[in-house]
Amino acid sequence: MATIFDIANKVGVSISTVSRALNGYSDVGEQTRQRVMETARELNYYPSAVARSLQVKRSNTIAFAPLVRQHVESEPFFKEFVGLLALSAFKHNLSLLALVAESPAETEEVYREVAGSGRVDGIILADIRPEDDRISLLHELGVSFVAFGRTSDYASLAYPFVDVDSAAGIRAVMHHLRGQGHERIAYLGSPLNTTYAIDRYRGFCQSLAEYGVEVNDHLAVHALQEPQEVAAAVDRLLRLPGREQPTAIVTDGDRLAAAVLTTLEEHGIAVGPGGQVAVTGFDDLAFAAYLRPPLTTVRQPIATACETLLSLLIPKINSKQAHPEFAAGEGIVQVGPEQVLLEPELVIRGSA
Amino acid sequence: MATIFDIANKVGVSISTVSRALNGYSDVGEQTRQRVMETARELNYYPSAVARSLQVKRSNTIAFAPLVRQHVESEPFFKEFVGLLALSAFKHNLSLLALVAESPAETEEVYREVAGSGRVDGIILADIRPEDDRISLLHELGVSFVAFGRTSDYASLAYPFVDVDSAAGIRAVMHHLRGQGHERIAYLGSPLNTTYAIDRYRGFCQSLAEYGVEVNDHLAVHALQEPQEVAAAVDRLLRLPGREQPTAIVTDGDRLAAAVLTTLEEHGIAVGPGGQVAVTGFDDLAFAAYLRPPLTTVRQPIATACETLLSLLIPKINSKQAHPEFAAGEGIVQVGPEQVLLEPELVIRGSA
DNA sequence: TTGTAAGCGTTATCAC
DNA sequence: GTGATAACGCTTACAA
Repeated sequence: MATIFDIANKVGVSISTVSRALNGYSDVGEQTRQRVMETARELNYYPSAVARSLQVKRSNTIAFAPLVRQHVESEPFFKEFVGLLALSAFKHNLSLLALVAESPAETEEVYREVAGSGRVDGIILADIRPEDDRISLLHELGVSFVAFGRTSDYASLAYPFVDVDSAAGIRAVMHHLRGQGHERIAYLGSPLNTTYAIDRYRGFCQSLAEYGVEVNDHLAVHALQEPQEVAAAVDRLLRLPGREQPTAIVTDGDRLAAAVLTTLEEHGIAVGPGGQVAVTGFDDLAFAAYLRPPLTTVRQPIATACETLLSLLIPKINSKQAHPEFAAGEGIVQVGPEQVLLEPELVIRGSA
Repeated sequence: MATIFDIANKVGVSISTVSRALNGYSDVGEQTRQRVMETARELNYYPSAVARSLQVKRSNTIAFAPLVRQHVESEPFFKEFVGLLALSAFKHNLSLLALVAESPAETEEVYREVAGSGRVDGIILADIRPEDDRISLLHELGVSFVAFGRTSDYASLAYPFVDVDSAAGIRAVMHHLRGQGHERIAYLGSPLNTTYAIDRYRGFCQSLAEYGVEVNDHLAVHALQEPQEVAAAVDRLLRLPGREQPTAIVTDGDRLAAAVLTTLEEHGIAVGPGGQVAVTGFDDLAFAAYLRPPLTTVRQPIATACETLLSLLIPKINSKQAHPEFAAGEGIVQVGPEQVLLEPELVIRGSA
């Protein structure tokens, strides 16, 4: 591989002149610049990315750091997220390091190493929990980072994040349902140990409050995980006295919604605006459009999230301190300095 | 950040001793080693990944190179692939660069640059077409690479690849169908301009030959893309004289199968082993299990593919020493490029 | 067993 | 405008 030395030799100038010519500095003779560029081309020269990194102290690599590997492997949402993030990163000339500890105990050491070795310029912290030690760890380490998601105390903790406004998503669902005349709306949710689960349920409660309806404990069930649990919950709903029975079931995830659909089908209950009960999901996973009936759900703007994360992280890397200016756009709301909420999109299909 | 100089200073030895101690060389005093390790810990030292890279000429980054960005964005299969590849890469301490040209015209330049700048140690070439210039380009550039997929002349072109044995997948489907007593089996396929489409159709023909059945032109249709085209093709099948009508429809992709299912449903035709016609897909995309009936299909072993690709690529990178002339003098054996075929898995669900 | 010194290929800081 | 030369932080001959 050719180096600037080879070019310098051939052209008959010094390496510093070559470097300046190559980097478009103004203080280099037009003649010289021409000859340097030409020779570079002839020699098939490309600057060594690593050597440049060493000098400018930038690795041009960012890390994607989910809580545990298993979440990425099992959640289609995450796999899609990583794929799109890698693509977005390349647009900005960045490589992506998937930063996952084999066990939770190793997490801290892994983060310390990646920060200490200068292997990455910044970190996209994913899979944020209501309480998440990683935030303060990263602060301590002085690494640039942006979180995808937020802790429950995000307002007091001033760290940069991008999150999908799940509460708004559920409110949109509720608005849609109310518009269809539904009054008794049930909520089936996953365990309340993730920020998004909490947030989605919050959206549900907010809507109810807005419509002046009290939360009915029979109509809100949480911590659902296995299909059987979902089936049992739906059964219970169905056994409620007629006038207490919900006409719509809002869920906090597509998988849950799919299980609900299956159970309802087994009971021979027609689903949809025209049927006996409406059902909604959240996420718009790949299968949502293929369910019967096709699922009305809320789509997470993953591509926008990736772009936004990077447009927050990159200035942060470049100016290691100042709050980067951020241009909010369509569906992008800035809730604090470097704290951004993304509007999800209601996707109306056949189930509600 | 602490460097080996800091450690050397504090311990009172030279940097080379520190380096050797840190790298576990045997020729360093036990005492010294202890003190160096201790001090490294105290100073919170982590070796600079970039500095090391410059010296050992290894970036610890590999590229993922699909044909065009659009394929990754639109194909769930690819997004999942990238996500899992990033994870696998990290297991081997590798970062991942998504290498995608904005336009086909730029491809060559982009590859040249990434190879010339030493930014990546190797490339995972994805989205291989029957004829693919990138293979010879990469050969010319002398970059280590492994293809995911193969060209049609893979036997003569000696390059390493990992591919899913699509033909075997379809043969498994056919075997299953024959076992259920199906004799007239139709094939609906996508355009034959991809290696996998060709390969899957080849599997179909092979099976037919094995069972001593001639390919019936009415029962094999290709180049299907839009749902309407699929619907039209199914309609045509359904209008065939009774004894010519297929009892099973094999497709070369889940999306196609989904469209077939939809069309059949509109015609009120029962699908499944007990119904009027059986339908199969290929890929086992996320939605396959959620179709009605759940789709019998062929699952691509994506995680295995990623692992295999890396276990092929990494030795290839390592065997290309920093001083190849020296190694060549030693008479190192040039192993032939590995070519690996992965067996896909038949997933039997309700549709066949 | 340890130290000296020469790179690796850039960019940056000076002089000239 | 241009050229020496010193970093950047590490590995690795070669000496001692």
